[in-house]
Amino acid sequence: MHIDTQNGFRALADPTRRDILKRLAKGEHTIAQLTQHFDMTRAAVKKHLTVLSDGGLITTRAAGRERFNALDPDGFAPMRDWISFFDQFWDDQLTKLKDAIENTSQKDQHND
Amino acid sequence: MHIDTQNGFRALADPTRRDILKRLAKGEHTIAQLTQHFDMTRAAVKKHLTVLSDGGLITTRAAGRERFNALDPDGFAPMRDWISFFDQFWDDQLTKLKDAIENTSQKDQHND
DNA sequence: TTGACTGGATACCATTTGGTATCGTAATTA
DNA sequence: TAATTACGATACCAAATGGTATCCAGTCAA
Repeated sequence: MHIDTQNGFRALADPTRRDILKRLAKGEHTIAQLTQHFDMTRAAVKKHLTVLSDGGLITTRAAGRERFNALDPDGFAPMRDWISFFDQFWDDQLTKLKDAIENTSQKDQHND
Repeated sequence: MHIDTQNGFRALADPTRRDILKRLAKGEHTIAQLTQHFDMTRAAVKKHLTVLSDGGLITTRAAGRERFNALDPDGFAPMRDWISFFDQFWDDQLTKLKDAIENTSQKDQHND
């Protein structure tokens, strides 16, 4: 299972791609527009966009000779869900901590 | 910013490492125990554990000649938070869809 | 219809990555 | 003490990755 998360996690593993996603969060961008913000060629940016597309994190809309890249918010769900699985262990830690505190001091202080 | 998520996202990008995390979710494991479940050498598993440790996702406890590897649930928070930033766009999509539906049919149906 | 501007495709390169094989070291046990 | 077990470290290899340079195909404007 979770084969479908592979391309997604791979897409998120590169800082340039995460930066691209943050920029697309502000609205659609063409490759040329994105390339302005990075110290690399258009071809390199294009490769990153392909990886992001494979991960299901972006979509592309063609208009004339331009191609607008946009976020695909649904694409984040598999990774978010995968990570959320581990929240229960964080909760367990919290519970343990809470138990430890309650066992050391009987006084129940309600400060924030 | 978000330099601290780099090692974490990198750690999650490999299916073997995600599998290791799932197994550690069931409890501590030594390298030898983990290696039994994978078709690779102990050295390869060790490398994965190093990457996971760099990502802050696991901790190691030494006991005699054994070293028990365990989840570090806190380590998932940076990635979970980073991804959660994009939840707002998923909500926006829902809002747009909701608006579109309400504009096309005046009748307000309250089915679930 | 030229030209100029958008972007895709590919060949190529250096580095990183996932893996093995091998050796060394500390801890257990016969 | 000697052999075994559990692990770390390192050198090495093939493949994937991030990047460039280059060429090619549409599309728009003069």
